[in-house]
Amino acid sequence: MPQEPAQANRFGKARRARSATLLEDYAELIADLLAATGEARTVDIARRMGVAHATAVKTIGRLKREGLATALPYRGVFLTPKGQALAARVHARHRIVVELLRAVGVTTEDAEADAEGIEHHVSDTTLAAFARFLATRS
Amino acid sequence: MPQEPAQANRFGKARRARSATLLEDYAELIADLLAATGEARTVDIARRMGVAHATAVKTIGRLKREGLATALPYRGVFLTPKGQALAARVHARHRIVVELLRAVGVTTEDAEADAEGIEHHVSDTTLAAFARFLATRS
DNA sequence: CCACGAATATAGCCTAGGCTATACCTCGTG
DNA sequence: CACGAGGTATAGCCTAGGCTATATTCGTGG
Repeated sequence: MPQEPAQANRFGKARRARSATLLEDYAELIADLLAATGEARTVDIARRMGVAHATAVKTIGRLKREGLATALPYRGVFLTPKGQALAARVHARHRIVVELLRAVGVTTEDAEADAEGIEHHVSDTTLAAFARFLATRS
Repeated sequence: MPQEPAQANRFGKARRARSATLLEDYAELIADLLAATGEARTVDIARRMGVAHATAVKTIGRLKREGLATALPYRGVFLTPKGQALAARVHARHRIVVELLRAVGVTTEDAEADAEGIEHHVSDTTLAAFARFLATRS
């Protein structure tokens, strides 16, 4: 009965998505702040994420280690090309997930709230299906 | 501009959902094993979750602390009424999420895989919207 | 009936991601 | 132009959730 490995793989995939979640959220938020105000300060990141400054600093450190961001001490945070690409991908995915939720009858408010968690678990193929669904009903 | 607190709240909500994820998955899996074989052994739980035995033991300890499960040493794991209720809720939600994904054109395989991560972030109101959508198109 | 293999549990380590408290820079203003 | 407020960083603690290695218990075949 080789059904157990399949289930284990699904859980493993969900675990991996979970561990990428924070980096994706930070990358998108930093891109957002850079676009809106020209700079991404740790204090703003922390407030928008709803965490303490120190937590934001730590996570930004992880972004740097992963090659997604750069930061000079006391000089704000910036995204590497890799980080920018990630942010763009995440942003596009977020919009599609919100649109899909709205298309099936979820209110805008709930769609925005739930998409924040859902989006990280939407695979490329599922995202493509969402896009097709939205295209055929507009 | 009180838009930042709203965003922080959304991230906080996603964080809370993330921390409940494992307990939900374990509760559902234990209910599944109990229904299928009459017992839930840690070795089976570990294999189906794709983790080491020790990790399963630790998580089962957390389930017990949270009042979701009981276990006598060397005697398998059982769900409390609270744990059973959680498992039932999670199971129902999982089915609806999979059905919705399939309804918008996701393959069964992808739907099952992605639902494993998505379901934990679907709020009650969003789930109700999913159910309504499925009802009106069958 | 006991010994050994399988199942279970414990110990101890690691990273991620929270927190508070404290220290350190920067910059605008008096 | 110095200084204090506020932004930034560090230190150290905690829990969750992984792991491996080791110890313990159970149950069955000789």
